[in-house]
Amino acid sequence: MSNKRDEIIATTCRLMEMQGYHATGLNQILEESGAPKGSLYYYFPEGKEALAIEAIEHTSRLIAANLRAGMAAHDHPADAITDFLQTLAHYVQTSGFQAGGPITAIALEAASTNEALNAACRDAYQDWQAIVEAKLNEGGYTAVRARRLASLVIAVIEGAIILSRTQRNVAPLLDAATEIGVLLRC
Amino acid sequence: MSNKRDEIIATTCRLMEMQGYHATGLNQILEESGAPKGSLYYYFPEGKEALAIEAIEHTSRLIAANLRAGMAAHDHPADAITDFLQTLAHYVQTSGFQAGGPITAIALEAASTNEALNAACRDAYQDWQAIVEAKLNEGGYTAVRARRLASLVIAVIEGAIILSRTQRNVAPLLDAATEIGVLLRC
DNA sequence: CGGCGATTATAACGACTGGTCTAGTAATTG
DNA sequence: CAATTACTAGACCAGTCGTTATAATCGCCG
Repeated sequence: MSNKRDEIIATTCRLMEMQGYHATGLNQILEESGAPKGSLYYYFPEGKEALAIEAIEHTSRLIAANLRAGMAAHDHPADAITDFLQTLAHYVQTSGFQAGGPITAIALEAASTNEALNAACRDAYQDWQAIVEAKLNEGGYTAVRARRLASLVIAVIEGAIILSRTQRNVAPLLDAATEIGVLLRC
Repeated sequence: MSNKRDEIIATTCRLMEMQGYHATGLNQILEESGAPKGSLYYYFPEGKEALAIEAIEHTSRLIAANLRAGMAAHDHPADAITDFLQTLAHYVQTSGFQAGGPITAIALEAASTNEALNAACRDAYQDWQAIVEAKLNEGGYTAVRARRLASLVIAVIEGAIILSRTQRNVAPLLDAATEIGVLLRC
């Protein structure tokens, strides 16, 4: 696996996280990654869409690893999830509200217009949700409620990121952290 | 106020709700609204961005009206918000998972790259949040908690829409409805 | 009916898009 | 060292983008 190829993927992740799929052109990816145009098509002969899918998969693995670590950091799911949200809030703030929700924009852009991208996003969300659900199951919630709560947690993460980035304020993420904690101990 | 102008705005709302700002080209808006190209610039001389801002403002007013009606439909905020989410779930499903979150994609695309669009989205979210917050205040929640919960509710709505549309399944919205109800009665 | 403002129709523009192609250079291997 | 494979660089392409310009047509009103 080459460095240039990784660089292209990483830059694609970053740009599509910030502005989505259609607003990210290949020339911008090339410029910001320093990769030559010939290399882009050498490594990604299927083109832009295939590159985006690789970027989604790459970022999905990173987030899954973060989620697993976050879930393992505390015994009680409430503490784990609250802490995860607080860490995320810090990350979003540190990025100047430019990062957060790595696939959110793509997921919406592609939900009904691009099957391949939609499938990649769907898989990512399902992987992440499964990690949270496993933690809730471990924490003693019934299977039915664990599934429902896991879905809600992912929704809250995505929604709170959108609000924080739009309002350029970390409060929505912190509010979400607090209230999810209340719900999970209810 | 002319019909053609309204038609253009309505089409813009629909297309940008489905796929976002950058994926929506003026030619598609023209084609689907049946408006002549000359008219587009006649009515919106400042161009695409100004049109999008009008669309955001237009849709924000509609959602605000829906939210007010939803909040007024029940005495207890828990019932009002739960019911609102269930109605929304039905709407998203009926659209074949193509609609929902009228400004979500734009909000993310523009969060750090387009100040005017970002401001329009920020105003919309704040208007909606204020409506939910007022209902919570009425319902006897402390001012601090009402504010926090209102933020969470908007986040949950946005997040659950993303998941439902990505997964083409109404469950995330229904799960959110159930668990928000639990939280608000906790 | 004519004048005037509102609206339409359409060609053209420059910039940018994703993608193709090809020759050249770099790296690896026997 | 030569052959082969990996990678680069840049020109080129057709198409699309948002916008401008301008003349023509439409609708309203006195």
